[in-house]
Amino acid sequence: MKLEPNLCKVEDALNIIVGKWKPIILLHLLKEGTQRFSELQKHLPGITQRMLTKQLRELEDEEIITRKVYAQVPPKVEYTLSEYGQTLQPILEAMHEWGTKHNARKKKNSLSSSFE
Amino acid sequence: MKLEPNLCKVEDALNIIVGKWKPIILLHLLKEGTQRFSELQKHLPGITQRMLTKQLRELEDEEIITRKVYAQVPPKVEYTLSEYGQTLQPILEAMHEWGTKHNARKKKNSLSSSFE
DNA sequence: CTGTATCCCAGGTGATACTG
DNA sequence: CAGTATCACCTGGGATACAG
Repeated sequence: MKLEPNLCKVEDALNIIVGKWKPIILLHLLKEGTQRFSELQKHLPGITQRMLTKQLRELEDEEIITRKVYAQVPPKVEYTLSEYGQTLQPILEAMHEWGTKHNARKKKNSLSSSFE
Repeated sequence: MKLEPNLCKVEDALNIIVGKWKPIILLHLLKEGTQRFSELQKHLPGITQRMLTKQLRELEDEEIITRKVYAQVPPKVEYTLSEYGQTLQPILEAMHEWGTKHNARKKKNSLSSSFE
């Protein structure tokens, strides 16, 4: 298989899902389904409100997730992987699987070197 | 399928392949096989020497690619996807496929809106 | 609860020039 | 050919405070 000249443009598309938190957010939505803002935050140790909001907005702009606001007090907002977002499943699954294996490998490799 | 608690750590692993140029570089090495520095540069419109060097070093540090230097003048350096790097194939393929489809979709969507 | 508005810093990235 | 060195910029991302 030869590389298409449009490969360069693929990079563009990829930037959509390679924010610092995007893969994890998407992975959560994929696995857990619809999630509230606070639920996502709870499951993403270390992310700030600002960042979570920002990443979600970007994903929403790309029509990868959908945002449902309940007009009530206190507010309630749910995020769901859109139909189009579902098409990311192969990538997300592959990432998850590889990431898990990679961590296992790294742990094994570091058995002999325990510094600091 | 439930999310493992180690999902958070997967993020770490993902950072290895989500540099601005890394997916494209890896895609090239995967598809084209061994490539020289200059070949990679030629195929990556816009990347600077500095960046290419840096990205390659990082990938090398992660043992995803191997670097073979020929002791000769002029210098010749070849980069190849390592055996371990091959395990990224599923992700890379998935990314390439999705990226291509995404571009097609985007083009279609922008047919009706021609502003600016 | 679910955000938005500011401020701020570190690191990523580019341009250019130089070297083995 | 295949880098390294240096400078300078800019964006991503964090902390904090405030708001509907």
